[in-house]
Amino acid sequence: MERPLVSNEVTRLGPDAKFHHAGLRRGLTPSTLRKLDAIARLRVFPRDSVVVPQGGALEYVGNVVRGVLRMERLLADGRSQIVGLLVPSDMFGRVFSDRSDYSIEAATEVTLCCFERHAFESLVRSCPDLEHAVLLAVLDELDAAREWITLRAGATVAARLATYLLMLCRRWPHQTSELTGDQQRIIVNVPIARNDLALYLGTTVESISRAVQGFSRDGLISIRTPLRFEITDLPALIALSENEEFDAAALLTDLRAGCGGSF
Amino acid sequence: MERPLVSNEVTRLGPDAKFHHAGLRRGLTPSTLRKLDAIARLRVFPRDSVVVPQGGALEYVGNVVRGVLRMERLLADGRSQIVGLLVPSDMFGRVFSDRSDYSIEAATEVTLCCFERHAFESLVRSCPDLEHAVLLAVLDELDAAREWITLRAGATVAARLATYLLMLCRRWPHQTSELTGDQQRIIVNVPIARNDLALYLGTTVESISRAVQGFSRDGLISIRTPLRFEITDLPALIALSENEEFDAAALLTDLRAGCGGSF
DNA sequence: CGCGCGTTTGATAATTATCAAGTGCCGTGG
DNA sequence: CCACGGCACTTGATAATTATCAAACGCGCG
Repeated sequence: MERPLVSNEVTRLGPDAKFHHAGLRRGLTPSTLRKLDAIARLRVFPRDSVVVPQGGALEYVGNVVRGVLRMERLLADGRSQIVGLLVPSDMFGRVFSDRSDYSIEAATEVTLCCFERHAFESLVRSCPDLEHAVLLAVLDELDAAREWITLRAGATVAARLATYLLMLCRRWPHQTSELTGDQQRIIVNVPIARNDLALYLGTTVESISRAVQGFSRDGLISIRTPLRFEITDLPALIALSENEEFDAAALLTDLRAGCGGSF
Repeated sequence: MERPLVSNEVTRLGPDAKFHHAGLRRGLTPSTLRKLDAIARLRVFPRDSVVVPQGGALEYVGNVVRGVLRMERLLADGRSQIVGLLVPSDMFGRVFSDRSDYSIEAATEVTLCCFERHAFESLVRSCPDLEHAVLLAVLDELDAAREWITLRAGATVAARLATYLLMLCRRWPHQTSELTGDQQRIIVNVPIARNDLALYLGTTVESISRAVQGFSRDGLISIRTPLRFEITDLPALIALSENEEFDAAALLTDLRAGCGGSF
C-alpha cells in the first residue's frame, strides 16, 4: 500500500523544522551544535531500501528526520523479524560498535540526518555535553526495546495489536494520532503496512487482518482506511491490551493539549 | 528449587574479586574510582526479594556482583513476564529516570553493589570518564535487550529454548558453562528455575518441561539435574534455534580458552 | 512419614500458522 | 476509456502448536 504510507501523518511533518536531530540537539552548547552541524548530512532513502545491512559495516549513525525505519533481523530459515521501529528524532546505528546484527531498512520513504560514525564518535569523545545527549538517546532506545518487550507480552494477537495501537497514541501522540472533530475519539494512523505489522507483532499478515476486522466487528475501532482507525471504544481496547499502564483519560488529554508530546 | 540455585555455577563466583562493578570500573581514572568507591555499598538480597518495585521510586542503581536479578513486569490480568535477566557485572536500575516500569527482583540470592541514584548521577555529571563508562554499560544493556528479542523470535518453544541455551554459552561462557572431562561437550548450568524460564521464554512451565524432555529424548541434551544439561548434539541444537549466528566451533574454542570471555 | 515444592506427564480446548482463494484499488497500456 | 496485472488486504478451511486443567512424581525437610 504505497500511497497511504507516503501521505501518512507520521511522514507528514514540516520540513525538518522540529525533528531535525531534535533528540540530540536538546541541551547542547552552541559550540557543540556548530561542530555537529558541520558533519551532518541529510539523506533521503526510498521505501524498502537498506540503510545498514545486517552484519555489515556500520558506517553511519544519525537520527530519523522523516519517515519510519525498521530494524530487521533475518533468521536462518528465511523468515525475518522486526526488532524495532524508529520514528523521527530516534537515533539509528550504534556508536562505539562497528557491526550491526540486524539490518536497518526504510519502512517508508525516509529522510535521515547522517553522521559518519567515526567523526561522530570523536566528537562525542571531545564534547561531554554531546556524550550526555547520546547517553540519553541510548536510554530512550533502551526504553523502546523494553516497550517492544511489553508488546510481545500479550498472549493473543488481539492483545498485542491493542497494545501496539495504544503505544502509538502514548509514545508519539502527535505523529500518529489525531482527534475526531468533537474531540471525543482518537484516530490512529498506523505508520507501517500489515506486512511489517505482522513481523513486528510476531504473527502473520492473516492474523493481523483477522484481529483488525475483529476489533471493527466488536465496535472497538472503525476502519477509515487500512492504516487509519478511529478508536470507538478506548476503555475496551485498554482492557484487551492486558496492560495496566494505559489510561484513557490521560491519552485523550495528552492529545487535546496542543503539543505536549514527548519531544 | 532452592539448593541448585544457590550452588549454581552462576552464583559460585569468587568473593567479588573480578565482578565487583567490573562493567563500570574498566577505563576509569583512579580519581573517579576513588569517588565511586566512596558511595558504593554492597548489599545482599535473599531470593525472590524485591530490589526495585514496579512503578516505584528508583532510589538505587548499581551492578550485580553475585547471583541473578530478573526484571519483571506485572500485567493487568495477574500474569507476569520477565523482560530481562541481569548477571554479575550487569548494571541494574536506570540513571536519569526516577521510575521503573518493571520490578527488579532477586532470581537467586544476590549480592549487589549499590549506589544511591542521585549521588551516582551527580558523579556521572562531574566525571566524563564515568559517563563514558555508563554509556558503554547502557549500550551493553541495549544489546542484551536486542538479544532477548532474538530469543522470542523463535516460533516454537523448542526453538526459543535452544536459542536460550546457546545464548548462555556464548554470552556468559565461564559463568554458565563448563566442558566435559574430554573437552568435547558443553555442560550448561541454567541460572533460573523452570518457572522463571517459562516467563522468560514467553510460555508455561509445562511447555518448558516438555521441550526439555523432548531435547533429551531426541539426543540433543542429557539432563544431569533439572538445571544442568550436557549438550550432546550441539549442531542439532543450533539448527533448531533457527538462528544463523551461532557457531559450534566458536562456542567450544571459546570455552576451552581459559578465560577469554566477555568480561 | 507426610508435607511442600518444583518438575513431569496426560488429555482437552483454544489459538494461530498455513495454504488457498477471493476482493478492492491503483497505475499501466492497449 | 477500459481491461489487465500487481499489490495489499481479506476471508475461509485445515492442521499444528500450545495453553489450560488435572494429576502424579521425586525429593528435601521438619
